[in-house]
Amino acid sequence: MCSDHTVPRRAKHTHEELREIILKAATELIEEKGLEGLSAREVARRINYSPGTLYNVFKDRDEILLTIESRLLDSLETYLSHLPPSDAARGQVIALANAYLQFTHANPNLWNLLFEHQLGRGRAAPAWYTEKIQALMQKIEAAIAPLMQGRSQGDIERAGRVLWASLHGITSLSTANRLSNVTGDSAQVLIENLIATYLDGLEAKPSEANRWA
Amino acid sequence: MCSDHTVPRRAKHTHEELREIILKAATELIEEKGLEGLSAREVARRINYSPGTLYNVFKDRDEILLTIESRLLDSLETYLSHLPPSDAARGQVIALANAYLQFTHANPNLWNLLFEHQLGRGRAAPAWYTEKIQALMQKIEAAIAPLMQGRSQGDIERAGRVLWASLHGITSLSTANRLSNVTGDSAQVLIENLIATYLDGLEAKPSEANRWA
DNA sequence: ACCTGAACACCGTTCAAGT
DNA sequence: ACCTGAACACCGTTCAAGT
Repeated sequence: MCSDHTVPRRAKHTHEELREIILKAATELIEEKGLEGLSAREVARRINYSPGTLYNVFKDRDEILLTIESRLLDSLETYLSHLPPSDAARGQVIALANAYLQFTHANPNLWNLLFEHQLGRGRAAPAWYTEKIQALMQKIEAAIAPLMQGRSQGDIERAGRVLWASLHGITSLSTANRLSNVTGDSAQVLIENLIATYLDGLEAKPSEANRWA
Repeated sequence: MCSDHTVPRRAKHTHEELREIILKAATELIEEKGLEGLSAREVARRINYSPGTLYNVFKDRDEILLTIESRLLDSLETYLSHLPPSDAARGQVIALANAYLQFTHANPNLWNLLFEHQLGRGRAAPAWYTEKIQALMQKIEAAIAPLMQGRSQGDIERAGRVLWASLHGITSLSTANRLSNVTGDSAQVLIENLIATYLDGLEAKPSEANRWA
């Protein structure tokens, strides 16, 4: 009849420990039920603290979410940095895209967080957020650069951005289960088609921007 | 001192009128503040009815949202059906994509609804939802088909889906203001780059699936 | 110093009671 | 027949009061 949970009984924790315990519980909640399923009160229940305690450690819900997002972007960065190099330039791009797809599918709810979480109106994303995204962009640019020799840096950046956003479109429809409505093809098939065809297009019309030269 | 709003004073309405009044207020709320800003209680306040009244007309919040989404998809369908035909096949695809971008940008919050709104876990999207999406897909397929003569229906469908999902990626990052973090290029430039390059790729390697023939 | 838990201003949804 | 509004089970966040 007592209300014991499997959660460890209330105990003293350092500020740092508490911070990690909160982030862990919040992350698990998102993994289980998505962003909608996250509430400060439920996190507090799971860690056996009162709701108010969360606000001694974090300013608000946004700060908890941004911290989780930051770590998620870091672990994607790490994951993509450990890919075995491929001799074929195209193989490198495909491998990068597939790894990205793998990562997003490994935890769809957590990944969706990045795009579902809207900061309270008026608040802008912190600088490090933009920087981490740009670091990921640069991985794509680096992978396609060998295939775009003789083109301007601007062309390479634009192509990287197009590929990134397109990849995002396919993977986000897929992790949100909105792709199955629309196609029998797996996300992987669509991504490989996108990359192969887009890169074919780049090869077919090299250096369009420099035609006048 | 009296609590008059600009909203019309409480009046009798037919069931149908009430339905439209509710949908109108809910749509406006989403346009103003996004999905997060929508609440049954706020809709009730705006139309001068009690919260309970909404539940005499709609089963729940999801039903209100699905009705709005249905109408939104219909009006996109209508919008895209009234495009002036272009003689150039590529021009047709570009025009379609640009019109899609225009439509989504005309009311970003409403458009985001389609992708932010997650049905309560377990509930599946109704059949008409999938059908409306597929009708839109077929518009893209019809536009690219002339550029893919000699290819299988499967190839055309796949290409249509890839373009649709990629377009979605670019526009959704753009309407959610997540693209400005990442690129100085406008969504339109990225979309035109995507389509031009992808179609170049299709032309460069025609009929890959039929190589054995 | 740290944590609580009541308080405030909100939700979605239901349903007995009023007109 | 239609609508209300109190009720229930929730939110995020704050802060006086307790240990």
